[in-house]
Amino acid sequence: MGAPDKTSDKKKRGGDKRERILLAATKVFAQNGFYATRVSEIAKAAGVADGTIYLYFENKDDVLISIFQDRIGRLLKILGKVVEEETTVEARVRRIVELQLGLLEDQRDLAEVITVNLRQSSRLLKQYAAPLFIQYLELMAKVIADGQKEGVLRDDIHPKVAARVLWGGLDGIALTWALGEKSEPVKLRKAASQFAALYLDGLRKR
Amino acid sequence: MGAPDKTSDKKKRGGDKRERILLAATKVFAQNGFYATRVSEIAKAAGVADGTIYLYFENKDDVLISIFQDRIGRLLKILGKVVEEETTVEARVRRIVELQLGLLEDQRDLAEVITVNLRQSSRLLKQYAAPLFIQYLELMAKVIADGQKEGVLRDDIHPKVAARVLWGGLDGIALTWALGEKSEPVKLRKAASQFAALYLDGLRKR
Amino acid sequence: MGAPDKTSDKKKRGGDKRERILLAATKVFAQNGFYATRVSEIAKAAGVADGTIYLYFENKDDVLISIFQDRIGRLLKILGKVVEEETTVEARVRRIVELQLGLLEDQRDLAEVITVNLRQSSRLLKQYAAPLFIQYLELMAKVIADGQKEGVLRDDIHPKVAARVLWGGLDGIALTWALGEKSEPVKLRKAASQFAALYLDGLRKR
Amino acid sequence: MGAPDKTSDKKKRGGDKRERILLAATKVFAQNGFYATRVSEIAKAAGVADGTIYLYFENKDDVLISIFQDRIGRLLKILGKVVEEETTVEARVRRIVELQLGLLEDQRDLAEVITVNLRQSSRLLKQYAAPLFIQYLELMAKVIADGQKEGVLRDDIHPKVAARVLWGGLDGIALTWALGEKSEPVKLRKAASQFAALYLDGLRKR
DNA sequence: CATGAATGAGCATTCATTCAT
DNA sequence: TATGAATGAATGCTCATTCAT
Repeated sequence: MGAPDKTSDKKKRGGDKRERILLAATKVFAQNGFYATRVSEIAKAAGVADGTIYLYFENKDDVLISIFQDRIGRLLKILGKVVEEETTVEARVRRIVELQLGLLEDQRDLAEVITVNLRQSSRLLKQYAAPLFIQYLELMAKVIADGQKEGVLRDDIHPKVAARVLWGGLDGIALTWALGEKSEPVKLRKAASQFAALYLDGLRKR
Repeated sequence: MGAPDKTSDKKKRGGDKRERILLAATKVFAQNGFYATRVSEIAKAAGVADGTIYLYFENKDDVLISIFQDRIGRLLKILGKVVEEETTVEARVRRIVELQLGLLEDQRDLAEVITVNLRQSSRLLKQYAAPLFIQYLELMAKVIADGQKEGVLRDDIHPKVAARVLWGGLDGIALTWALGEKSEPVKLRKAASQFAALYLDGLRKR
Repeated sequence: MGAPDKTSDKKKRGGDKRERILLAATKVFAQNGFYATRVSEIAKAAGVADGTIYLYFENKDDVLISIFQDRIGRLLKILGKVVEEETTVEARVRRIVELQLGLLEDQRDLAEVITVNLRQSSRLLKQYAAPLFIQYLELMAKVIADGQKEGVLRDDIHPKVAARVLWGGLDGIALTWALGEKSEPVKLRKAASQFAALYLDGLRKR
Repeated sequence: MGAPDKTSDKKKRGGDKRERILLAATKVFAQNGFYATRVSEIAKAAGVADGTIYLYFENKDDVLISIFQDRIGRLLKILGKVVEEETTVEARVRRIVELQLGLLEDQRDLAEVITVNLRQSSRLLKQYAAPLFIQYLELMAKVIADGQKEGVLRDDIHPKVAARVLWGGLDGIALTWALGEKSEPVKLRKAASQFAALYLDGLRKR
């Protein structure tokens, strides 16, 4: 409102509203799932009219896709930086794990949308998520491959397999956490460091 | 599988039809996803009338749940046996990994239904899959905990975390495989053994 | 009607229901116009559920098209027979005029649907009505051309123009009648014979 | 057209814009039909904002009505003059026919709007077009009645019927022309004179 | 047991209209 | 006057489920 929203390009007020809709959608998707969520519910949660959704998104699918692309896109950028900043494989992996689970810690909704909801539409998953997912896997695979070249990591494990396991482990932890009771909120951080230890020791050359 | 399926007595012809419907549903769910699949499509694929589905299942949800419960139930039994049969943690983990990915290898449809479709209904996932999922995790956690007690596995990693990582890693490999091109069919087995190595070495006490 | 309706093929009960829907639709279309009519109104008028409409017709457009095709198709057949039966141009034209307005006389609804509603969708008109309309015009043009060959009708008027005028005159009379008050119900027949006289005398060779 | 449009004083820039909107609307209505045309399309074609339409017209219906009233109102005035100017029935009819089809010749859009679009809303047709239509019919009927009084035209045909046939014939010719391919553009004039001949000879006393 | 015609609740999406700027 | 972002009522169509046969 008062703040000069400089996302302006073609969004001025829109940037505001678009974001509001994405946040609201993340919330209700996490609560009810993608298919069980009505567009009118998103609108209500975002405090806009039903029709307004369609000023910012093609359709309901597009809302889910956008959440994913926005968030994962952001994650990919951050992960890219982390990889640049850190100099050892070990540090990279540790920070990747911490970062990814850390990002979720205060966004259980987002965790659920990404681990669960996105798979609610095979089509969406294959069409929109897959490319980003592949980018992610390639980034991870490169980290591993670099570690192997440096002689730090064993090379009898294919970088791609290692990458999938990295993602799978994180996804597994995130999923149980997202689905679990709110009772164990702190454990996520601990699980992260344990996973990093397991993963790194499993990959380390000896 | 090899075991004599003793389901015949209380299902007469019904068992036949029920199974036909489950197989057909697995196929179309894998192809189009749970929500995008019409009950009439399942019926057509199974060669029965729409209404017949409702003689064997409560509703569409129940079909998905049944697939999951039947298949995962079967998996749990087998895993339980494996755990009994094998005597070392290492052998147990290796066989679990091989078994789980091996089961999928000739059932890509089932792999997709389990890795992807099941998450299509948050409600279903939470209500029906979670209990079995927890059973699975507890079984795995016990294997790990036993290994820790025996002094073979490090004990700075919580068995539950290790269990989630086991499942997550397998799910990650299965997902990429299920979504991937049919081009790399053989790799699954290789990925399995590499994952087992990584996982065990990561957990091993040293 | 009384005749054994051998449309049964795949319509058994359907033929019944399909016809009921068409009759109901003709009624409500005439009353409110095509666009202002809700599918649910057609359903209610036909005494079926909304969804049932879609068992017999592709969509709302298809209902309008079907009315037109059914009725005009029927008209074309009858007109074809009349042309065969009668031997003089004069008799043919007279019977065509009488027949066409006569058919409408007890179906004011149908008259309105054909003269007014059909033009409510340019697309429908051009795509579906045009072909039948052209058939009609060709049949009429042939009647005129034959009359010219026989030397009965003047040949300085192109048969196609004469055909259009025949249709236009009838449509004009039907339209004013359909839109008019119910006060002048009998006049239609009189108008028909006057039109036939005007038309024939206008075309007659002298 | 050629006449200096003296509407300027009370419409300043407005008259300009109002006219631009009417022209644009005629164009898009002819192309897509009244119902299939979005207000935003009219606005775009007219080069104004959506909201601007509502500064000059009550609503979308009003735009269609205005086109009709403006154009037909203009036609009625011209026809009125023609009737005054000419002294014989024959000349009057010939000029009416020529004028009406002539006006359309260079305004195929208008032809389609009048012959087709106007019927798209039964309500509009009955409420707004009918009065003007009746005016038209009465003017024509008077021409015919006068001819009958003068003893030039046969009096066994009711003037109203003759008027409807006149309008119907012209509408029939205009419709086929409006819907037809652009291939036969010149024929309209020829069709007009043939129709006039047919019509007059059909009505002439002998 | 099996069928499949019929049902009708339910929802994404559109688009005429408004109104703050 | 002019704008166009925002509104939200309105509706065609789908499809899980039922039930008479």
